[in-house]
Amino acid sequence: MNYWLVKQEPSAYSWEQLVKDGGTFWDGVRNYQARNNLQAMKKGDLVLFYHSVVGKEIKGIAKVTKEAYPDPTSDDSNWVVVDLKPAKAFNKSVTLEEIKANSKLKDIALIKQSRLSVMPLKEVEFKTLLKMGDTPYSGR
DNA sequence: GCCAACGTTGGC
DNA sequence: GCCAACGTTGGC
Repeated sequence: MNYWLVKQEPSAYSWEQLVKDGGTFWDGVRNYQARNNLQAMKKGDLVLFYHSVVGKEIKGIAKVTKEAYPDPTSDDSNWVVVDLKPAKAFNKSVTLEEIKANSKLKDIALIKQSRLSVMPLKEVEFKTLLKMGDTPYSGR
């Protein structure tokens, strides 16, 4: 089991939209490092959903339902998408401010590489964020 | 292959 | 809306 965090501006595609849709394919990644992370995702991996720019907070947990396949919105075979579905909304959104204030999260890629849109999380980071979100989740 | 110029992202 | 950080592009 691996843990990930994806960023999206809610004006482009929000957590609420994901819940409403019941799942989506995660397209639009045009950065090689983010692409590599997408390709490393396995079915069943858990993905935290972060709203950038507006809100700047983690909204909930999504689950990978289909591993990387070619991006249907691009002619360039370099790019891939994965399928995600909402798993559980956070009882309490975790803000960027709170993440920055937590010493356990000082090395999180969200802060260190603020422009990366798909990033791996360490297990301890994932668990810390769940706790901050007041959201117990067993992974199923 | 280096690096300057340029475009984009995202926090403030 | 500004601007710092960083990825990409293209000339040499």
